[in-house]
Amino acid sequence: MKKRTRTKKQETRKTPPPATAAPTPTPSDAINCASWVSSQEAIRKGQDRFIAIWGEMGTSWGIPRTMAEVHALLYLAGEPLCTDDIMDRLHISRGSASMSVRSLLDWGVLSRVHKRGDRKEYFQAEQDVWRMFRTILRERKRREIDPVLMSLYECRDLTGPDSVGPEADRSNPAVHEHNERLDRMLEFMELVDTLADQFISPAGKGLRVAAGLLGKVM
Amino acid sequence: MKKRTRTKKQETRKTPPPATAAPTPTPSDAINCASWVSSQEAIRKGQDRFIAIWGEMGTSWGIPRTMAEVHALLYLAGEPLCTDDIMDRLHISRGSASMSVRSLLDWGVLSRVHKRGDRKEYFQAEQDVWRMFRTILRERKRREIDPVLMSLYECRDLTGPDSVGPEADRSNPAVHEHNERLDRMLEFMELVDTLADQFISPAGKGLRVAAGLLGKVM
DNA sequence: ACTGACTTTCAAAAGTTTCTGAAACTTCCG
DNA sequence: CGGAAGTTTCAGAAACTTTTGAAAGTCAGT
Repeated sequence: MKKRTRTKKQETRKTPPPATAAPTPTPSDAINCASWVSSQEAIRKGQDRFIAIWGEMGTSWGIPRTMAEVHALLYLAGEPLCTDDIMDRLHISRGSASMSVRSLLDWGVLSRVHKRGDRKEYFQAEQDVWRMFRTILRERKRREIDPVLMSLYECRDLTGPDSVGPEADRSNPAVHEHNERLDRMLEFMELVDTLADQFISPAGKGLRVAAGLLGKVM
Repeated sequence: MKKRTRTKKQETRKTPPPATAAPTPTPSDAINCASWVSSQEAIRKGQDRFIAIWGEMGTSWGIPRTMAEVHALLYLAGEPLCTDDIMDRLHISRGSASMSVRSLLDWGVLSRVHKRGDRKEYFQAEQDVWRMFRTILRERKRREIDPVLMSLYECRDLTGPDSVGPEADRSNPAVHEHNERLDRMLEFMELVDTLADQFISPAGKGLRVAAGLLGKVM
């Protein structure tokens, strides 16, 4: 569930910082100039590292690496970036950038931004970490937990009274045990589902619950 | 994150129920015999369905399909099965069965069982659903959350006072903002980490917490 | 220390996912 | 309308993961 040996040169950047919120230098004195430059380099390194970590984490949770990397980049950038910025910074193709951005929009963690006098589309990542994870959880539940629950109900019906007769569960121990096992699993999954709803619910309910839990312990 | 068009014949079984806890028939009367047979068929179908669902769910959470299928089979079987049982039932090779079983043992959701007078090894799945998911969560945390946390700390250091000078965070807004973003993420991940510990903790603490949460709402 | 029953390993094959580059498509503006 | 600027799509390529089958390894009993 891990491993990867990227042959791409992820470290050998060739372009100077392209779009990452160049803060007005304000070099009050000449001495600070050098330290300012090295700070920018440090930020760049920090960003690269974070992007790599995020991509790695994505893959281990079933998210395409590049998609996660794009997300990390936009989160760190803070400001909206366009497709070309993303391509240049991450060294990926236009198609790849486009697809990743589209997926992230579908997940709801990115928003489109238009700048006046510029026909390009810009993309901005959700900056509120809590809201971001709520969104992710909501999507994951919708796409992966809910369908499983539906399937499990169908599965349960296959050995339910309607399929196998109303007596079977009582008279055939194997049927009974099978149904028991399904029910135990179903019960758990339903609880997870309900819990997820709690965390998803807007207006910080999940937040408060979690904080409360944390408080009780520490 | 979905899709798959298995070309394997997942439905066309050729062998009769090999090892799935054949319950003593006890055909009190001849009339029940037919319904007993059809019940067995229903169980078989139900198992196949569940196994398929579980495999699908596994892949979407980054677990190899076959590994999840083996797990599902053993959970449903209830009793210990040997490698050959698994191979026959799932139509997979010996190597594949062996590797899946080993992984599941590593995850801690399976235990080895020896039957006297039989040199084969048998494998039994955890039957307590709560304990099973606690084990899974513990492993996932160990393998995927904790390393990410460590990496994030390192990442944070790249733009910390030691790397970029004690003044930078104050004097360079870009550095400050970058560190803020990292800290917000780190704070969230730490909370998740602590929460996970709660659910992992033995003796049903996670259980009670979850049940409590659920109770408050329903 | 040999045998037979069983398990693990491993290199190659099969299968799946992700990325790329280029073509097709949209949209806006003169 | 024509075309420049930008975005999406898609077939093929590359990368990665999983499965297989067979060989190598292990081990209890003799």
